[in-house]
Amino acid sequence: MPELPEVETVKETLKRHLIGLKIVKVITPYPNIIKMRLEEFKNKVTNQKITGINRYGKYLFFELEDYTLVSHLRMEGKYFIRKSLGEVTKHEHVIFELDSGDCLSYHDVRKFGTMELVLKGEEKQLESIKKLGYEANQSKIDYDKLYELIHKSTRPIKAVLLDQTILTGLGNIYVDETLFLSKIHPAELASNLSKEEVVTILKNAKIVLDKAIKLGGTTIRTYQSSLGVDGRFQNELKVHTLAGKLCQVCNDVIIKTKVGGRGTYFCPTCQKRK
DNA sequence: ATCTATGCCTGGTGGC
DNA sequence: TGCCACCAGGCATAGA
Repeated sequence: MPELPEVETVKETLKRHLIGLKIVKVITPYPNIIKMRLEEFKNKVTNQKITGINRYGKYLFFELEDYTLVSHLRMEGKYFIRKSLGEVTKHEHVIFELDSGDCLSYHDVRKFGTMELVLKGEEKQLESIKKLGYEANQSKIDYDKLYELIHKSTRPIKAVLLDQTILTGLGNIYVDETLFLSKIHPAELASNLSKEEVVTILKNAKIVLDKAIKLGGTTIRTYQSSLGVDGRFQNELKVHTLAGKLCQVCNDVIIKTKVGGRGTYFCPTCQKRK
């Protein structure tokens, strides 16, 4: 599941291949990925040059000459670059043919991903983008403001950290890792946390994300490697996916539970509830 | 404000 | 081996 580090990696990889290329044709074997009128999407995108690629939280922005293509990979979305438009495989849903002859192909087993198009510069007016909170890896973190936001919540801290309107970029993997490093129980109510603890969590979130970006993200639950999604952070995981294994810090057994409806891994000794 | 349920989806898993 | 119910989960939306 691509979270901020995976999307960042994809962005950097795509940039190296796509900047300056023009989209000459769009093929949509499964058009439901596109969240607007299909013909309009195709007409507007065709003949547009890719001028840049940006990211905010888990969203990718393909900058075109007149529009911005907003893409979210959700659970299993991946981009591939193919050398030519050959046979379309099972999970390829949107294919952009480029003037170089290469094709940018969007692949998504679960079909949860989304694409939409807005006029250039208007992406921040999309409801989904407008409401996003601070990026969890940004260098200047307003601890006072975030503490205020987090502390007033009566939800489990894990649910708060997954809430993209408060902090954006963290998903299930990195929240589990962040809380482990912070020695905080995922089900602890956010309102029970001291300012010091919240600051620790925020600092650890950044540490985890920065390290994951450096390693090219985490590859789990993916069935094949893809462009930019073949990271090495899975070797650094301390709790996520490690139920039954021993905690590296205290040797207790890591357990899996559910918090806020999500599969959650933690160490019951290192991460005690208050 | 927050919770739960539902929908979007398919592949993997466990039970028989 | 095959069939099937069930689960994973980011996000939107609806209703409690």
